[in-house]
Amino acid sequence: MELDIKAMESKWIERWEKIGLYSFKRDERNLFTVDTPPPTVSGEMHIGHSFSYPSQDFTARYKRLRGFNVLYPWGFDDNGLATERYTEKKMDVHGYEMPLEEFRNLVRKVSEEAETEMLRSWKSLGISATFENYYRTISPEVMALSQKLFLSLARSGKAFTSEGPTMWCPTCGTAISQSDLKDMERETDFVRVAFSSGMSEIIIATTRPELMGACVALAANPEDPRYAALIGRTAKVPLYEFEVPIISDNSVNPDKGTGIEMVCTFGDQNDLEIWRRLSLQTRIIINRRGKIEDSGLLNGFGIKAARRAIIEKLEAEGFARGKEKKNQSVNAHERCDTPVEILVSRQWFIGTMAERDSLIERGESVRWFPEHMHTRFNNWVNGMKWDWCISRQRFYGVPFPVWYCNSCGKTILAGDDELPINPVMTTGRKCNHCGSEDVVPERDVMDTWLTSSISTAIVADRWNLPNDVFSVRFQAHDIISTWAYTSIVRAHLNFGRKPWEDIVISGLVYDPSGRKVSKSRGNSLSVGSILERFGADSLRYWASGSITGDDIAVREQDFVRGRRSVIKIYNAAKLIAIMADGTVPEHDVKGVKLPVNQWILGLIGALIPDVTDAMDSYQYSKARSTLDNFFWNTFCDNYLEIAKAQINMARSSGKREEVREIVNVSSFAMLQILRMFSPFLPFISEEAYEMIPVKDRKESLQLDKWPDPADMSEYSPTDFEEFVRLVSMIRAYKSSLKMSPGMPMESLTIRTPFDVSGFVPVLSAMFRIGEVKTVDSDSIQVGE
RNA sequence: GGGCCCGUAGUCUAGCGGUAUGAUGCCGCCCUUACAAGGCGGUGGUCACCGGUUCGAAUCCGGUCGGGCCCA
Repeated sequence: MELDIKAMESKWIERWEKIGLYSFKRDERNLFTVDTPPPTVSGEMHIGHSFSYPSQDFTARYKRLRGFNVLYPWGFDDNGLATERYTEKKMDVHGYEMPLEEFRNLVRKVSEEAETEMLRSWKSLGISATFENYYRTISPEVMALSQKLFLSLARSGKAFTSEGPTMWCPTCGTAISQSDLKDMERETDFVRVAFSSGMSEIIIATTRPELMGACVALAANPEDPRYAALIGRTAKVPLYEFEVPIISDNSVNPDKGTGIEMVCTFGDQNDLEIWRRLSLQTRIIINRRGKIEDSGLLNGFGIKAARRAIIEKLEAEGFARGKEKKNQSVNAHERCDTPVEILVSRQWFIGTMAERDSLIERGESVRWFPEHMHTRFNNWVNGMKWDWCISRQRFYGVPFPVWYCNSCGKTILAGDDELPINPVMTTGRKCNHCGSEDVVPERDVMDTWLTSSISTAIVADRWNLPNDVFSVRFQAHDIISTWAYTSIVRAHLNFGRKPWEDIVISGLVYDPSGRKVSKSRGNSLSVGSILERFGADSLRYWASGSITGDDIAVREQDFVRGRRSVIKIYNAAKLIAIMADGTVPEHDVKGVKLPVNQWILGLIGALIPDVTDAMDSYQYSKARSTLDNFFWNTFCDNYLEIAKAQINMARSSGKREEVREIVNVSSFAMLQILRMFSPFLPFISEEAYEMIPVKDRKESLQLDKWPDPADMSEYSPTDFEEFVRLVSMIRAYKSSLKMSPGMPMESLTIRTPFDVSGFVPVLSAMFRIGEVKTVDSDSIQVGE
């Protein structure tokens, strides 16, 4: 009988559906709660998913076998820019060309269809999440909860509006937060420009000459003797002709450029800091669309065009003093790669800067796997420069449940009982401070992380469970500064606790040449084709091969090894079924007599704690390889070979007790192995579980339990190991004679330091040796 | 510029004080009554480099070089 991996896998997905693997029975006792990233609805499953989701599933399935009531929730993040873009592309429309409500409905419909398809993919990987009753971040319930938890922060003053400099993406036309940034290397002109102060010329070097119209000061280091005399005087900005003060500030590096720099509102973070420290003037010349508004030279220019234009102008008018190419890294919006600007606007914030120390403390109270990822979190928090800006000037997202009163100027917060609410759609709202009807709704929507960050609360709410600390969060290391960080912020500010006991950080997937796999690079393997050729278990085998936190390269050889394991398990189960010959043993392994059985039970008893410990500390690679090596090298190569020969002998000589013991122990041992394999290779484990004889078989191995070493505690490692070595040597010896192990041979002489006379019949049956001669010797030798 | 991680056979990987684990690849043999999608055997490594500690270092310490990630 051939093994049809594909058919076998789809059979088990259906059966799991039937036994309720994908549903969750609400029961607060013995809960194990998993916090997992809801995938964004932006197309299909990619290789990165097929790496990270199985890792979570290993723990979910393991904990179920350990007897936990596992809540492994499922959700889709269908609220936000990614889904918006996906819908626009798929339906060939533009959000801004349609009435808002109509577009929102369309997005809702398109994402719903995509979700059905995506669920199928996740199931085909063998993921055992609670797919029944999954949540959607765009649903009214999630929106209401998100608004409710926001309001609670707003009422206590932890969320607030503030008018001031914020990071802004001119392409997306919205404020963004520090978490949305990425670094980008670029080459720019470092231009030298001559300012004048009285009769003297001051040369500054800048990468952003287009901001000269926004210049509010020139700054030099107070220790710098070259400029000491100028401090306190003013300088005239070329072309613009206005005067700015010359000031001193410690942050200016005398070795950079000419040692004196132009402070603009706002060229970069450093400008902002000097501006704050010295309370300088504000002169903003870039608008929200990234166009210059200086009502003069560059009016209407885009930023890049303005830069080129002003350099030409400076050269033409004689203010340029040369330029050089310079590599610099700039902050860009990670969604669109546009360099960010710092503009002044009114935004909603969560006050994270004041909470720095407490956030570090919350981070300390979580167990990080691997530990060094904790350092990354600390680095992030320590490097924080901004409060968390949570408002976005976009149209598809969770609305702020907020209005503003034009009469008294106060902010009006919605009541918890009216949520979810979209203030733009409400009419007749009155100010609850002064009663005025002259109120305007907030049009901004929330940063998607504001909703993602309360994932545990969403899940607790959906399943009507106490909103408690979750057992474990799984995520990749690229979103430590976003998801892990914002989740800790919310757990701290909203609930005064940590979000989870453990956080397990996975790596990213790379192609064989070490580049990050992505659609745009075209180096992504199709998950569908891997499933087609190797099956889900093989893919999971690959996913279990990396160390927690380490990145992994996609290489076909790992799928090859996985498929071999699947087939090996299938064949081992088949042999055990053949040996049992229809009988069903008790699986009570007390008082076993045959040395080979005592030996294997002792080894399995020692194996179980090793695998268990590795599973408990999320060391999947270690757990799986320990088990895998044992299964191939010890169980299949030696135990089954010896047991097979012995059972055949016992049968032909009518030793029924021995036959029964071998059936009993071989199937019992296999059962323990399958239980431990099942978190990794659930499909073939199930299949094999069905094949081997098991008394009181459950409907599914998933309903079974994790092995208990106490069942075989009476057995310890035995000197049978020596005999096993001898078996290996005979196999090698026959191979060296170009004989297969089963090919008959007349005679063989065995030299050993121990007595093997009891095993002579087994050896002669295993290797078809006519006459086995034994000789005492200091070492083991096999030959003529 | 700062922080973190990593450099072990062609490729990937274990070990983390006693000169190396396993996979894969390659070569050879064997169609065997669970498994040729298999078995057995072989090939292949100055454990990045330089110093130090130690009786002894892939393993600990310092430095150099190279790669990756995060943050300036």
